[in-house]
Formats: sequence, structure tokens, C-alpha cells
Amino acid sequence: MSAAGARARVRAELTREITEVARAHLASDGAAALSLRAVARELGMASSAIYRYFPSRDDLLTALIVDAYDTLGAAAEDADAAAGPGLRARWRAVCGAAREWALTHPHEYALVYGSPVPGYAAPESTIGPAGRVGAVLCRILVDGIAGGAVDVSSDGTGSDGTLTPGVAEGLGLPGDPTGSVAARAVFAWTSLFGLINFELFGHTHNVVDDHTTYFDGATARLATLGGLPEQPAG
Amino acid sequence: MSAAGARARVRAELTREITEVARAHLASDGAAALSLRAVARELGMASSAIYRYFPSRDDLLTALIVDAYDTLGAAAEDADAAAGPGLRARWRAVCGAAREWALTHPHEYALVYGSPVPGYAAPESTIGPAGRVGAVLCRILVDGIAGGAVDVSSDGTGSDGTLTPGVAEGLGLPGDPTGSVAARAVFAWTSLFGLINFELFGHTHNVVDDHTTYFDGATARLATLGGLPEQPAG
DNA sequence: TGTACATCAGTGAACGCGCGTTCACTGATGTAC
DNA sequence: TGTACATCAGTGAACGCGCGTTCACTGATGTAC
Repeated sequence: MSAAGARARVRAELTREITEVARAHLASDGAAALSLRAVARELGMASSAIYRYFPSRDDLLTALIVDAYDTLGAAAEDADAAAGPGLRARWRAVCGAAREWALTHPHEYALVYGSPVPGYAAPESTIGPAGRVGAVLCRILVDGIAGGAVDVSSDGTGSDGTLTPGVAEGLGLPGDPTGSVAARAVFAWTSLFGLINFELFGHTHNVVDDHTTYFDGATARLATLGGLPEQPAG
Repeated sequence: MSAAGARARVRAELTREITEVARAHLASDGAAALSLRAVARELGMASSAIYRYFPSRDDLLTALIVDAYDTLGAAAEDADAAAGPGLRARWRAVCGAAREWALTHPHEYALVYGSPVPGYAAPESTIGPAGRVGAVLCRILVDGIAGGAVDVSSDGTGSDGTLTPGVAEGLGLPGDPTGSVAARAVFAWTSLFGLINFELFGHTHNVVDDHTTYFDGATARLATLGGLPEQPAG
């Protein structure tokens, strides 16, 4: 058992090394340029040896995708935890953390939020990690509802019934009878990544000058839209 | 002259044929799978012959990118023209047309709004076409300002001075002293493509059920955020 | 109208590259008795 | 503790593929006098 355990530990270690090298390649060259052979080369092993650890290139990609979602999600959660109690402060911190992560990990970001990798179908194991940022945003709204700060009534813009049944409950939004808050949260989540996309992929180049200030203003709008009470005018 | 003109016409015709075949390949297989050799094969010519028309693969890509921006822009403009005078009706029509185009041309959409193509730098010729949809949205706000329906005062969310100098003027927004309308327009534009991105790339799968209704509600929110007056309650 | 020359489109072979994946194999490590 | 066997990691050669790009070339088309 301890011997078998040793073998398993070595195996886990090498698996980790492979993903780490692969992530470094992804970070510097992008997903399209990621190759099993290059990873094997860097590790000083035969390219065929990789197949003892990952049955195919797609499985390695899946590991990187899960990894990207998880580090991004963790960054958002950490920012939330560090932000203090104010709803808007938390909101801003989470959005800013997501942007910051994207700017520092552009290729990893592009892997998960850019064009789908051709021929690749994301397996179920990516679903959970993919939702972490959205879940954090939702938790802020949930706390707002609990404190009475967030209005739960429908805003009448066709929110009701457009979400998949169970999603609002899954997000911990039981006090949201019409689904309005959930719908607004999803919208804010979507817009947040729209902002990041446009900045990172260069669409606002020559349009927005001071991206950080612009982003701050935009996330403030999103907070209002999400239902957070207006900030004391400043 | 007429003989030389004939040669030029043949040349233009073949150039058009090449881009058309390339666009078909792009539409069915995605940008990564687009190859000069495959295009040449389909046209029954030697792969080297393509080089008489496009000096490299990147130049062919550029043609496709410009083409994508242009057909999307035209769709948005047509929708605006056909929508009648109501500001919100126009807004909804333009957003819906952009979404519709994206859903029917997913790979072309991904080419321009997805991850940047690795190693490819967009030349200046793409700037104009890339701005057409945003320009249409702006024109609606401009008309709203002219009619007194859109509030021009700052909304105090850090809009002022975040845009590149000259952008507001370039968008035809002279009656926007603080740049607030321009900033909100840019935000709406960004969010619009955030919505389309998430739907097309599958991020709202299992989250949003009725995508069309959801999109309608979201664009209504965007219209309000952009400064269009609320619709008569319905 | 005719001739000498220049331009241009298109060919086909080749260069050099790297990829994912398979397969039969060698040794080392672990397991059962 | 020792021996026979099973498992597993890793090797290296090979398969088969397709790509972008270059180059010397052949003919056809256009141009100048």
C-alpha cells in the first residue's frame, strides 16, 4: 500500500508537471499553439509518454480549461472576501479581480471566454468551475436581499421565466419570486465579460482611453442594474 | 485599355471567387481550419496560384474579417432603417439584427469577436467596418438627443474623460458636453456583444432557457442604460 | 497589320515543418504465494 | 526471505497527414513601334 501509494504519488506529481508546462505554453503562445510534442520535449520525455497521463490532447485541454476557470473563480472569491461588508465595494472588487486576472492571463482567458476550440466539446467537469464568478456576484445580491437593500420585485423587462428552471434556486436566490434578480444577475455577469472581452481583444482600442476608469464606471452601472442600491453621491 | 480592363475584370472576378470559397470554408469549419491549399483545391487550381491574388494567408484573413464586419454592419443598418421612428423600436431592431447575424454566421462572428487569431495583427483597413454597429447605436442616441428625449447630463459614474479624445465628436455626439452619452453608448455596445458572445459560445447554456426573450429583456435594459426614455409601461 | 518584346496567370515539384497518435518493445517496480 | 508473475512507465521508430511558401518554368495575353 505504501509502495503503491508511492507510485501513485509519483504519477500525480508528473501529471501536475505536465499540466504546469502545458499551462506555461498556453500562457505564452495561446491554445492553438499548444502541442503534446512540445510539452513532452520540454519535460525531456518521449511524446508518446504523455499518453500514459492524458489519453489525448483534448483531455489536456480540459485540464487547462478547468484550471483557468478555477484560478479565475478563486481570484473573484478572494477579492470578495477581502472587500469588507459594503455591497458595492464587494461588487467592484469582484469585477476588478476578474478583469485583473484576464489582463494578466490573456491566453488562459481567451481559452475559456474566447472562440470555442474547434472540434472540442467541453465535458461536464467544466460546468462547476465555469460558474464560480457568477456565483460570487450572486452571493452579493443574495446578501443584499437578506439585508433588504435589493429590490426583489420584477422590473418588467421580460425577466420572468427566461432562465432555466432551478437556476435561481441553485444560485441561492430563494427570495426572488419572479426571477427578476436572477435574470439581472445573469445579465450583469454577461456584461462583465463583455467588457473584459472588448478590452482584452482590442475592440475598444482607439475608443476608450483610460480603460481602468471606464471599467469602474461600467461596473458601477452594472451594480445599479443588478439591483444594488445607489451609492451615497460622491 | 479595354483589353487591359478585361484582364483586370477577370482578375477581380477570381479574387472574388477566392474570397467566396474561403468564406464558405470559414463558415463551415472555422478560421483555424481555413487553408490556402484547401481553397485552391476547391477552385481546381494549384495552391501556388493563390499567391497571385493574396500575398499570404493573413491577407486572405483580412479580407474575410472586413467582409464579416461589413455584412454585420449592413444588417444592423438595414434593421435600423426598417424599424420605423420609435427610438426603442430601432434599438431593439438593431440589437436583434446583430444577434441574428451572429447566430446565422457563428464562425464569421467568432473570427471577429472571438479570440484574436494568433500571430495576426489587424490592419487599419478593419477599423472602419468594425465600428459600424456601434455607429448605428450611436445614431439612435443622437436622434434622441436632437428630439430632447435623451438626457445629456452626466450620470456621475466616471464617464467623463475616459474615452479617447475625439471619439464623441466622431460619433456625431456634439450635444454631449460631459461625454456621458458617448460613454454609455460604448458600454451598451460592449454589453450587446457580451450577450451575443455568451449565448453563442455556450456560457449561458443551462442558465438561460429562452434566449430570445432573455435577449430582448437585456437589450431593453441596455436601452435604458444608454439613456433612452422608458417605454410606456406594457 | 505585323513583329519583337514585356507582362502576367498559372503550373507542378519541392522544401521544411510539426503535428497527434499507434505500436511493439524494454526495464523497473510492485504483488502473491 | 525468495521466487514467479503481473503491472506499469517510458522509449523510439513509424504512419499518415496537411500546411504555407518558394521557385523556375510555360504559355497566353497585352503593348509599343
